[in-house]
Amino acid sequence: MSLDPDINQHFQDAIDVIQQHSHNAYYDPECKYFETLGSQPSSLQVQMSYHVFAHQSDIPAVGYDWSETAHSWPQVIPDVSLSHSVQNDSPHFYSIIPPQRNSKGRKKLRLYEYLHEALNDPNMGDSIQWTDSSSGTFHFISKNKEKLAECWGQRKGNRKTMTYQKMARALRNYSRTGEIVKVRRKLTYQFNPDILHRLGSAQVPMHLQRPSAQDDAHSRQESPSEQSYPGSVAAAAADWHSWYGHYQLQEDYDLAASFTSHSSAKL
DNA sequence: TAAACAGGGAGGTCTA
DNA sequence: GTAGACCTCCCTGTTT
Repeated sequence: MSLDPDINQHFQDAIDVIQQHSHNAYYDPECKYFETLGSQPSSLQVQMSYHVFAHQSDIPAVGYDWSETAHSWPQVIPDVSLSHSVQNDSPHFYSIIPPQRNSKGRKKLRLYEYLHEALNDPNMGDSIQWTDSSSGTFHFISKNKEKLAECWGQRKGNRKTMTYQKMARALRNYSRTGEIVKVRRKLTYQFNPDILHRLGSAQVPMHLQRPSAQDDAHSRQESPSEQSYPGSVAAAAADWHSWYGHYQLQEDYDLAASFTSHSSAKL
């Protein structure tokens, strides 16, 4: 059995990603670590506000057929010009600071933000874990998912105990906006790439985030349960590859900025 | 059969 | 005060 020689490198890349996440040391153990994003040091806020759009590796490598949520982003998917020829081998970094909050600011912590925090907190690893951090896929640990839900409820100051069922209900509501979608696998969900970027997961250097098409196929091969996701995964993936692959041009950036504003306005 | 999932709908809290 | 966003809560039915 021979392995792709690049696998070791990608495996190392994955470890680097995990390590980078673990360096987001703004969490306290237990539920005490939960500080609202808005209360973070300004330097951290800036860091977490930046987006890095560059290459097809930013798309979900496995999992959801995002074309199914295209209706949520009508101004993005169908109208993006794909006629550009991308000749730029050097990665282009466009920093997008989405208007996540206006001058007065929304300060309420949102569920997906909380989940992202938990995902990056090693202390919560027994409750929630990344399935594939590069694609934003994560899953709850069945044994401790209720604990995570309780922490969420406490964080929100709910009178009644939050349960996984209720938290999952809120997660399903995200399906309408496309912020988080359900993956056809038990207890598994997937962040919208844009949300993922916004939350800071895309701060990985590009050389660590560029799986080849071969790797992409490989990752799918490793996830047979997700291959059967409704719709044409291949076609959708191609669409997303096209979109992200051409997302290095200024007009695309402008379009994305417009989209980001739109999606943020919905938040 | 149990657990997980999906979705309707009423209601509460907060912000603009 | 009001509308809308974002859950929260409860419920029933379906799927795995």
